[in-house]
Amino acid sequence: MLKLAESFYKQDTISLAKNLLGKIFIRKLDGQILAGKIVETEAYHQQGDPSCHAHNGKTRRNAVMFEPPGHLYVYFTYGMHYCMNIVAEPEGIAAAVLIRSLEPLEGIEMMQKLRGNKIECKNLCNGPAKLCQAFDITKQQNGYFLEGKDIFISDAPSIAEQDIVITTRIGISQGKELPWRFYIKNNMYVSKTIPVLC
DNA sequence: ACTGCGATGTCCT
DNA sequence: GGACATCGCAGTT
Repeated sequence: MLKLAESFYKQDTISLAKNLLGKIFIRKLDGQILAGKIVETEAYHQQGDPSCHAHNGKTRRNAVMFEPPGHLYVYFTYGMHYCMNIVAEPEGIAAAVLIRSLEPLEGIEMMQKLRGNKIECKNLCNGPAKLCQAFDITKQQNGYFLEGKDIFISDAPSIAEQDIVITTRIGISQGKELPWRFYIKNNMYVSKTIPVLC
C-alpha cells in the first residue's frame, strides 16, 4: 500500500482530478481506519475559472490553495457543510481538486455513526459534504499535508480513459461550461448523473 | 421520479 | 448585504 507523495500531487489540476480517480483516501481516527475509493472529482483553477475560490487572488479563506501540492483545502459553506479539496500544481499557483464522492471501503460502521444511523451505505459518501461528515473532516484539517500518517491517499491502479466520464461541474453559477468534472463510469457511488458531454 | 425550499455561518465587497 | 463547489425533507407527478 503505497502512500502518494508530493510529486504525484504536483500535476496540473485537470490531470490530478482524473488521476485521483480510483485512489484510496484513508483516515486513521480513534484507532480505526476509514477508507474510501475516490470515484468523483472536480478541478478548480485560479486562472480562467470564475468559480474558483482563488479567482480574485489570495484571501484568508483560500490561502491554502497557494501552498505546495498535496495539502488539504477544507472550506465551510451554506452555514453547515464542509467540502474537501486536494491542492494541485506547484506552490504559488492556486488550484485544487474537489473530492465529490467516495465509495466506502472500510470503517463503514464508524461512518454511519458520524453521518447518522439510518443512512444507507450507498449514501454515506456520495457528495462532497457527506464524505466530509463521514470522515469527520472539518476546518481542523484545513492545511493538512497528505504525507502525514493520519490522513493520506494510497496508490491504486489508474482508471482507463474510456472509463472516465467527463461533465460540467455541479452546484456552481459561474464557469458552468467548463468540462472539469470527472467520475468513474457505471460506479454506483457517484453523487449525481447529468447529461454527458462526450 | 422530480421540484422547491429552509437551515445556517462565514467570507468578501 | 449577498452569495455560497450542499443536504435532507416535503410536496407533487
